[in-house]
Amino acid sequence: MAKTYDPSLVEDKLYRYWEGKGFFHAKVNKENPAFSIVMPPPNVTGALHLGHAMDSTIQDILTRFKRMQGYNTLWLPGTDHAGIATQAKVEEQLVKEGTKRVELGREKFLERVWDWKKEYGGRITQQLRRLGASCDWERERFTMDEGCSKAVREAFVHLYNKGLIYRGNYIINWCPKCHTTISDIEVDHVDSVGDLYHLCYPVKDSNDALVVATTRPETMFGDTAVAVHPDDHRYQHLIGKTVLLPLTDREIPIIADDYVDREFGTGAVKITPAHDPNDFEIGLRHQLPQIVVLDKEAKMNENAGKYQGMECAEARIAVVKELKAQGILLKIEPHTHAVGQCYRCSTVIEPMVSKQWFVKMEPLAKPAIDVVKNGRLGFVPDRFDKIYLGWMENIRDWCISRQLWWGHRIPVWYCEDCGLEICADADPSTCPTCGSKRLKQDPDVLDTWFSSGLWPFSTLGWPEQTPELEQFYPTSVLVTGRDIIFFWVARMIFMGLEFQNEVPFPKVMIHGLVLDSQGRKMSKSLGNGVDPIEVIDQYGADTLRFMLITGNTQGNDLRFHPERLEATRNFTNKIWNASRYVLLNLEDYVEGPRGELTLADRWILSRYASTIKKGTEVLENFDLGEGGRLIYEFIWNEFCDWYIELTKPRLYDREQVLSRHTAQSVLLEVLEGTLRLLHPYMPFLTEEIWQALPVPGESIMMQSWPEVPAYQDAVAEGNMTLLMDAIKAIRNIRAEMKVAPGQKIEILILAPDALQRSVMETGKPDILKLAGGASVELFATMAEKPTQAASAVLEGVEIYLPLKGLIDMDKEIARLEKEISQATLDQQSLEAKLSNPGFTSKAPAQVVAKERERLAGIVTRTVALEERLKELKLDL
RNA sequence: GGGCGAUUAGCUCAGCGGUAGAGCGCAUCCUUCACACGGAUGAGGUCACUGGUUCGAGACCAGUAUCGCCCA
Repeated sequence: MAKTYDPSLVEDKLYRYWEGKGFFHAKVNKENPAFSIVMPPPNVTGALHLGHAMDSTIQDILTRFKRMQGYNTLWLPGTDHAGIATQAKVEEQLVKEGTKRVELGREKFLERVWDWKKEYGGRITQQLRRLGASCDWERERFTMDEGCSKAVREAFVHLYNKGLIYRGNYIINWCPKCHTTISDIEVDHVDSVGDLYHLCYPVKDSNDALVVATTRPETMFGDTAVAVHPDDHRYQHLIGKTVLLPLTDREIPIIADDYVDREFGTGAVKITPAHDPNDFEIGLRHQLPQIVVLDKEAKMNENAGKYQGMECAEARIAVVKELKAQGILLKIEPHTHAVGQCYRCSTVIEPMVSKQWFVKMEPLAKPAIDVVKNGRLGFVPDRFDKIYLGWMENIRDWCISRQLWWGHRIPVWYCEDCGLEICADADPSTCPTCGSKRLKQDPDVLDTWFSSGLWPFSTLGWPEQTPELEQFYPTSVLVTGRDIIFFWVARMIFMGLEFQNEVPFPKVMIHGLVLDSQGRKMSKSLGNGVDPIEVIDQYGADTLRFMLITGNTQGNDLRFHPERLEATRNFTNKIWNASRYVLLNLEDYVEGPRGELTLADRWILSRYASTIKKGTEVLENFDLGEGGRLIYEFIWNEFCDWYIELTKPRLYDREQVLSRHTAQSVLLEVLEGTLRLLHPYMPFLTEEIWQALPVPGESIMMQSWPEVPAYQDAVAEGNMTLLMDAIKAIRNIRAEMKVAPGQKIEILILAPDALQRSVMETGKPDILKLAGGASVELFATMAEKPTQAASAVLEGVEIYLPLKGLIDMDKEIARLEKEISQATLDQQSLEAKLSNPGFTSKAPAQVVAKERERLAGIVTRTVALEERLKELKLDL
């Protein structure tokens, strides 16, 4: 075995072994309870980033944990067709070839996308393998595969027939660059400084004028009213009159609506129902006409008169110039407002009235709200319940049609003869009403999230009633980032309730984002992204996984610091070397009954049992970071720093056959069990080591989860603590007195208490070894304490190190004084606490007793320390 | 404007009613037969601020400040 662990030599080999053996595959099996997770499908266009790495690591840990616990475990992977993103990728490619999507035509274009998907779509799933993801690749799915497409059709037709999908002219978000609608949540609102223009509209048949404030003067050609607040005394007399819309010859009414904010601008706003969501609502309330003034390129259309063909911004400048010339523009003031941008391309979104398909949300949202309120579904951490509910309760109808080619085509046909609208799960060939064969399918495709909303059951075979669906739905937990709670999680919940009558998962575990070291989001434009594959190449997958898991707490963001990778890499090396030690000393090991357990044996077994117990609990509660930290501390601070060191004399002494065998046996048991406990976090390292251990079995990942053994032993833990404290105290003195490391020293221990004395007696060899003792002498009483000696005072035990000539007595006195002052401070604060009647009468008896005990301990120590100081001073 | 989160050692983060912790960094020492990607020892903190609840508050409550995110 090499002295340093090199993950690059083992990871690929082990992954191939696991996959080849079929360990990831879940068969339907009624005997074992099921545990299932569906992977949030990454975009086919995507490359693995650290966010995926974190998300997948969490899922893999849960999956491996449950698999070892004996569940029939399925982690189902897949990818999302990602409509806009993928289409854009292929369009880029076409541009390079000097052609365009429209030139190719729909059919040819789609062929090209499929080709692209076949060639590059598998990249991200290959990358997931590098991470060690134990998902069932035999069940890998794609949102556009045959089964998922069938599910989409079925779902659409069902919702359509139920009246929950409708087509209508409503205000939607139009991305002029992507050339498609996008849903409300795909719009990012970005604060930007703009101008607020005050425009003076003449009131008809009067000398009066109404000053309106607007940020978008260029849309005035679409204005169909001016609105004021009904209670605004400034404008009471104008309500019901009309104004003459400048630059046009139109006359529009002055209406009153509660929506208007009297404080904003002049308290009078122009209403453009076709280009603003709020104006749209007002327009409906007042039956205002909708005049569309922009085309699909966000250029002014024929309704804008001479401004036709101009870009919005261009038109704004021209219009403002004209208004100024006509004396209509009164003033311009700077104004900060949120501008909607496309979440994909950051182009300014144009709200626009357009004929689109929508899902009626209210009836679907209601049950999706109820399940969270009544606890059938909950988020971890639970603060996300509120975020989800807040959104779901204010949800608007969902615009699902997209003007793209890549996606699930809307299963609606129009009869070109009689105009009938046909929605069907199988492509119709004739019109059921007029018998015409001239049917034309709706050209649009569905929002990508429509198909991903069905993911938890479409991947299990729905609409067929498959055995998989029966066994694995509902899934056990969903793991995802908080950025897609609305996009995706919410949709799966109402779709699951609608189509399966059951929540898709009882728990949603939300994790934070991976940020760069300065706390910024990683992005292409900032160039601060970190490629997980490079990290894996450099440090290994286990290191990346463990770092991502232990770097923060549930639901919080994680800053990426390369130093933390090094620290974790060092931990993997520590485990490697501890195992190397065990293995090197196990060469002649044959299983057999143990001899009497030493204090150290009983202690490490007890600590081991606690670690398993806590480590299991914490995983059950999804607190993976805590689990990782727990194992880290156990392995490094207890197993390596103490237990291994304590076994060395026993292992190297081949005469004491039974003692040696016992140490071997305990080392093996603790190491083997700890590896199983750690396996979900560090699958590769644990497997590599486990394979080398003399234990039966094909793979650690198929072993059972460690049961909590009946080793918990408070007495052993207490005694061992005393022994370790004694050793630490001696080491401390040696270091402070600058005793050379090789210098063996005499150690005198005064332990009046028989139990403590016996602990020291049994610990003698350990003290000799770990504290550099030449000899250890024990005393029940000491008539005369050694002079010219340094000392340490524990609770009830005093240690003397006669270091004649080696120590500086002034320094020793100073050291004791420092200890006394510290102890005195502790003592005073405890005394104050215990003399407070409020404390003694109100605090739990157990706490009071504990504090009293502590005080007694400190007092003994202080007294002993002071005595010692007095002796030394006398001696001078 | 509304909501959420963060604020603890130089840095990154745990701790969430009962003795302030870890890793990294820092200082001193040590290459003895698991590991220098290591070992030993140590220094370093009015737990953002102001009130309150409590016998007792980084921890609970109310408010303030700064930073970040989400929604409108």
